[in-house]
Amino acid sequence: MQIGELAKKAGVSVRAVRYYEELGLISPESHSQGGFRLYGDGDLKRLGVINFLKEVGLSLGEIRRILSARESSAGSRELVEFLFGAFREKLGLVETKLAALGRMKAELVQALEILESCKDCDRSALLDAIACASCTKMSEDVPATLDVILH
Amino acid sequence: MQIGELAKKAGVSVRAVRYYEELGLISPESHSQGGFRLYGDGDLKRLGVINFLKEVGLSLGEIRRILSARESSAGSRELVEFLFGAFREKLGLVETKLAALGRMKAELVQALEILESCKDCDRSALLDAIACASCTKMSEDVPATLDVILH
DNA sequence: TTGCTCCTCACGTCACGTGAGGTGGC
DNA sequence: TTGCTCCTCACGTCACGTGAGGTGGC
Repeated sequence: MQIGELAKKAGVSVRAVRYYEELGLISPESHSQGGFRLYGDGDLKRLGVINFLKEVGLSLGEIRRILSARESSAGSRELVEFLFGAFREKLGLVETKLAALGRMKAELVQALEILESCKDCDRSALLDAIACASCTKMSEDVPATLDVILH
Repeated sequence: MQIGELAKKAGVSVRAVRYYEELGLISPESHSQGGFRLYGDGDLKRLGVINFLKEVGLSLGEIRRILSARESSAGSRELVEFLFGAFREKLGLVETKLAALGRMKAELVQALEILESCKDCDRSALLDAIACASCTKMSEDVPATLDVILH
């Protein structure tokens, strides 16, 4: 298949595929006589791996090292060790991120409630920021964010 | 306080603070006669807001628009509307991200289990990638990622 | 005077996006 | 022949990082 089809199936841009080739992450199986890049299903899988590792938080440089490690003569023992370390580290990051996103969700929900109450405020104008500050519905635990933005 | 103290308290780099100033997100309360930037507690709060909105996923350009909206003559009604829209959209993104991270965590945990079993493999060498493919502990639901990386 | 912090350029980085100008392939 | 896809430069973007070379302030 040509680069467009590959990119579409993998959910990345054509430019991204060519960029990955520049960095040595992937390369076409062959070329048409006109110079078009031609790929196979293995390349599609490889792009899937790249996407996954990117989501995990690895840089393209790290990904290249992982992908080339299995092709080099470097023992797969070290590869397993490396992946184990990398994955465990990223698991920690994911868990931290999950907690942070959970807090952020709570903050957003609370912020939305406050904004909702601002909308219903008696004063239909609600033009003066200070007016909002005196909204009766405004509780003490207003997220600092809204506090700073609105006042 | 000087820029270094501000940056440290806000958990960002000195360069970032100066960059935010370039973009019009923040500016020092005053300057020393030697040209040093001097900040107050309000600026620290403002940096906190910038950090929060960045985490929410807003670009620095969007953040500037939000922060300048409250200073311009634009009605706070529109500001509230804008924030409401922005926050609701980001809430959706956060929920999507939470789900994705949850799946990623599961994948990572599974990948780590498989790697662990690879470590314990009889063959202490484990050099040949194909050897790993024949590990008895390797189940069918091996994440495609490891499958591609290891084989 | 010695250190530490600050200052302003200004180029580098990462992961691409976005044309410009031209050609392949059905 | 017309469109669509592809090609290679090569500069732009975003959010800073990282020196270079110099000065403020306790």
